[in-house]
Amino acid sequence: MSSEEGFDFAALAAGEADRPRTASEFVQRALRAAILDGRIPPGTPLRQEALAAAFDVSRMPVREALRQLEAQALLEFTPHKGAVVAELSAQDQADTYLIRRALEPVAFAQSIPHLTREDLERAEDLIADMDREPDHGRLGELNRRFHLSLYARAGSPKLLRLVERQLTEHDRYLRFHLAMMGRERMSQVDHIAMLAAAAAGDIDTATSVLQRHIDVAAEDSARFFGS
Amino acid sequence: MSSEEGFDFAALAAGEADRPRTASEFVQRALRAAILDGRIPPGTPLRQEALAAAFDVSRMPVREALRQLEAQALLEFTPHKGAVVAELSAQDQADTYLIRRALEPVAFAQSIPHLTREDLERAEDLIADMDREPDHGRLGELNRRFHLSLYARAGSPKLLRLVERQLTEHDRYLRFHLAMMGRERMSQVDHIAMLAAAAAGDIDTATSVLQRHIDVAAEDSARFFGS
DNA sequence: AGACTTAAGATTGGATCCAATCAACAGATG
DNA sequence: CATCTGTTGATTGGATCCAATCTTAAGTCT
Repeated sequence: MSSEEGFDFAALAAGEADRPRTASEFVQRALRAAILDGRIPPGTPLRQEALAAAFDVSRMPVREALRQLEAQALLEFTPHKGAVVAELSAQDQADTYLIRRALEPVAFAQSIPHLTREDLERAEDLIADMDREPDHGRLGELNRRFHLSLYARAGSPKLLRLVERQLTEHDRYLRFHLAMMGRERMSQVDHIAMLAAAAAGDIDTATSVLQRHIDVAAEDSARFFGS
Repeated sequence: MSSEEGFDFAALAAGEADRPRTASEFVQRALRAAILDGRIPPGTPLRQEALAAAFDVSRMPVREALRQLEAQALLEFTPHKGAVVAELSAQDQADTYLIRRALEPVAFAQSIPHLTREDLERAEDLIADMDREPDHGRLGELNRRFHLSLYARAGSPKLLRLVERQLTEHDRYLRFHLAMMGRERMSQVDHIAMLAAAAAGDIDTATSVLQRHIDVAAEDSARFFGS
C-alpha cells in the first residue's frame, strides 16, 4: 500500500485518529469526559439549547451525542423531559464490581499465554506512571489502561469492549474513592503481583490476585458509599 | 395510593407501557426486531431516506434510532458513509457465550434464595410455551424470558440489564442454530433441571447445570458457524 | 493502456423552523 | 380553603432545507 520513498500518511492520519470528524462526536467525547471526571455532577439536567450554545453547534449534534451517552448508561433520558446525568448509587457501584469480578479474570486468563514482552513492559510503565501521577482524574485512566494492557491478548474483542466499559464506569466511583481516603490505600502491590504472575505465565496466581484485588476494592468502596 | 372503590387505572396504563411514545422509539424497536430475527440480513446498508419513507417519518427520528442501535452493537456506523447491519461471526458468537457463561451463573446464584412461587410458576409456564411454540423467532424470546425469570431476584439491576442484552444478541445466532439442526437438539432437560434445582434452593447444582447448558450450546453452535 | 484528475450524483451531517408535550401558575368553582 | 381547570412559558420531538463528504464514472494526460 505504501510507496518506496513515500511519507507515512497512514501514521499521520492514525495519530489524529481521535480528532473528532464530526460535531456530534466532538460533543459526545467532551460530555463523556466531563461526566466521568465529575465536572458535571450526577443529577444535572442537560439542556440541549445550553449545550448547543456552549459547543457552538446546533441542537442536532447535541441530541445525537445525548442518545449515545444514554446508551452508555451515563445519562437517563425521559421523553419530552430531557436528559439528566445518571446518579451514582451504592447498588450501581456494587454491581459494577460484581460484573468486573466475573469478567476480568476470564479475560486475564485467556490473555496471559499470548502476552508479548511489549505488553508486559507497557504494563510496567503504567505502574510507574501511576506512582507519579498527582491528578486523580488521570489516575483512573492509567489504572484502566494498565488492566486493559494485561487483558489485551485475550482474543475476545467483544469481551474486551465490555470490560473496558465497566472500567470506565468504575472511574466515576474511583474518583470519590481517592478523594475520601487518599491514594495511600490504592497501593500497587496487587498490580505488581498481577504483572509478575502474568510474566511467569502463572494463570492461577494471576487470576486469584485479580479477584482479591477487585473484592478488596469493592469492600473499601462499599464502606464509603454508605447504604 | 388507590381509593377504596376506584378502578385500577395504573394497570391499564402499564399494559400500554410499551406503546412507543415517540417516532424515534417506534423506528428503533421495529428495526431492532427486524435485525434480531434476521429479516434484515447482516451487512445490509441502511439508507436513512429509504427507512424514513418506509416508516413514514422524516430522516431525523431514523437517525436517532440508528444511533441507539449502534450503541447496542447491532449496527456499525461509519461517518459520512452510513450504517450497516452488524455481521455475525464465529468469534462474536463465541464471545457471547463466554460472557454469558461468566455472568449468568452469578445472577442465578444470587437470585435463587429470593425466588418466589410466582417466579417458579412463570418459568414452568415458559418451558411449556416453548414446547408448543412453532415459530423460531418467538422461541428465542421465550428462551430469553425463561432465563431472565430465573435470574429476576438477583437484586443487581445493572447485571441483569447486561445479561438481558447478551441473551438478546444470542437470539441472532439461535435462529441459525435452530434452522440448521432442528429444534430436537434444543431439548429442555437442562431447563427442567435448572428449574428443579432452583425450586429446591440447590445453588451449586443449579449453577453447574446452567454452566454446562451454556457450554454445550457454545460447542454445538461453534460446530455450525465454522470458524 | 494505465493512472491520475475532475465532474456529477447520491448520501450523510448540520442548521433552522415548526409542532407537540410538559411544568408552573393563575383563576374559577365546589 | 382545597381542588380542578385553563393558560402561558419553556423544552423537547420532528420536518424541511442546506452544506459537506463520499462514490462513481467519465475524461485527460503521460
